[in-house]
Amino acid sequence: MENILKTQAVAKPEVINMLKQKGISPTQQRVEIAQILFSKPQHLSADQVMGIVNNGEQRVSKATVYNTLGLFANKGLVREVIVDPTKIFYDSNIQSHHHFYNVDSGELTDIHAHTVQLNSYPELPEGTEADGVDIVVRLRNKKD
Amino acid sequence: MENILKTQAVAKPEVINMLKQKGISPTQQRVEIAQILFSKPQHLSADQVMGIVNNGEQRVSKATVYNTLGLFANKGLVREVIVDPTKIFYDSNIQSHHHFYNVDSGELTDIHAHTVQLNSYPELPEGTEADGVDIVVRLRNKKD
DNA sequence: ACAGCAGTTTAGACAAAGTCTATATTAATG
DNA sequence: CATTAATATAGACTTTGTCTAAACTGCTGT
Ligand SMILES: [Mn+2]
Ligand SMILES: [Mn+2]
Ligand SMILES: [Zn+2]
Ligand SMILES: [Zn+2]
Repeated sequence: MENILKTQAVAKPEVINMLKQKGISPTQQRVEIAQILFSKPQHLSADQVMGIVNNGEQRVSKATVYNTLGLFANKGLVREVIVDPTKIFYDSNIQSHHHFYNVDSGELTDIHAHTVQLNSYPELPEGTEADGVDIVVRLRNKKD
Repeated sequence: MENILKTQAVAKPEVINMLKQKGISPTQQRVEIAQILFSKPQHLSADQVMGIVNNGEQRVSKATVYNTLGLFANKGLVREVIVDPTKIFYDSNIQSHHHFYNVDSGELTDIHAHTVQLNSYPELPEGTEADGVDIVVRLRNKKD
């Protein structure tokens, strides 16, 4: 569990509203986690969220962190980003956008949606519908 | 370890050449695994490769399967596809192409490179170079 | 107030993918 | 054939995540 400083949290009533809007009852733990996530656009692993939330006094169990992140992802409050084979990143920005992934550093950064444009679109297999398009530009550090 | 039927393997001398071409010494185990991988364009997990290779008489250890797939990926013989948070898929097709990922079934299928076109390209962060672009269209089964 | 109840949280056991280490085996070299 | 370098192996270990059964929380109706 990484030890990351808790940054400027977002106002409690605001996140409570966000949760209610999505039909999620705003429990202590969910609000805590939402305040961390939505303090800014960012990409956090479950482990990182765990580290931040348990930095202060309030303890939240591992199961609850995973449950909550899963719930938020399901309800569309956060977006799961799959680029690192060892863990999921939860993206607090649900606006359509894409990612750079630096395979050397593990760093994940945003590509604004308008920066990239798909100009043709593949035909979907029978009986399926698109759930989203993920574009990842893998980066390596230039070594010279 | 899944139990998958060993399909038509590719000729041994052919894969031995492929390995040599990339500076890989063609050991028994590596050749076995290469024959499975390159029998056709496909996406296999380490576990699946393990299941196929150990279906017959010849036993190959878990460590060797993982070492070999990692080596092949490093040398550019196969391509790692990261779409499922629980495992890596090894793609025996290294031609530039993209993927559909059915989140309901876990099925991974190809999108031919020409079917999709990026018409603008983001500026890379300082000190980095692009290693590749992965486009994944997530699919769900239409339920109606 | 308070019993009852659904929803939530929790500790800790468990599972799956993958890595690591120390040893054994194999292959190449002189 | 003897020596050495490269590989392969078993199995312990790590990490991320899931599951289960028990405890807790906060309402609801009386
Ligand atoms: Mn993994
Ligand atoms: Mn995982
Ligand atoms: Zn993002
Ligand atoms: Zn493919």
